[in-house]
Amino acid sequence: MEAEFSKYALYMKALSDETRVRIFDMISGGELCACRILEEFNITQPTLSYHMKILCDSGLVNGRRDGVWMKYSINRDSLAQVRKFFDGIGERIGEQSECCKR
Amino acid sequence: MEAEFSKYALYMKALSDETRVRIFDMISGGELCACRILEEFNITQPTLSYHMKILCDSGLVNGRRDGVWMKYSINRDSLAQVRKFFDGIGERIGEQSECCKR
DNA sequence: ATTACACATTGACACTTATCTATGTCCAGT
DNA sequence: ACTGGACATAGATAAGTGTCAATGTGTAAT
Repeated sequence: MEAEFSKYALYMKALSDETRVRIFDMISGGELCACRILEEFNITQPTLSYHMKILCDSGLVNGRRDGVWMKYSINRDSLAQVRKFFDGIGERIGEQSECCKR
Repeated sequence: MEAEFSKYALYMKALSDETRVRIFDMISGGELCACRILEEFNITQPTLSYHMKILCDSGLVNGRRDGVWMKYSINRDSLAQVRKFFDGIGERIGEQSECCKR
């Protein structure tokens, strides 16, 4: 149960930018290519490339070449880790009795 | 169901630093005062104060004065929002058939 | 081979962040 | 009123971030 806080911090840092949160949410609907994502934002192609690199480097997002295109999707394992972290927090505070709050 | 991505980004930014992730995890075990938190880290008191401000401003953490001390605890509502966000992501990718992955 | 397209990399930039030391503020005892 | 302790604020600084224009790279078609 050794918690890997630096990894969690890296995941959170990847999602600490609104553009990247939106991208993450977008691709949760299914694999998307960069050009498709780019249409949704008022940013240049290099800026998108920069954001996708951060998301992929964190491990939260998978990228694969498909011919000329790059297709991106959510990494299930990393997502599971993030959810587990927050679930753990939730369970611990759930154990504390509400009545003691003031 | 209007998604508030900027709020999520703010939450994630608050947890984008390893020190703050650790603090967040610490106080999930129950309300703690700043001096108690400070003992766990090799940082100065002003630096901790800075981190606590970021956590509180984000909404993820509650702070209250208790005499001379500041007591910190997890904000249940904000945590619930974060968990809901990731749950939503998880549900959406869960709908996609695994067999189509390659 | 040449071209066209999709994406990555580079260099520059303004802005933000994490950290410290020094100092200020506020509360609780004495 | 004075003092000590707990926390906040200010100022400085080195490092990191998000953005762009310009350029590079790799793939698929002609």
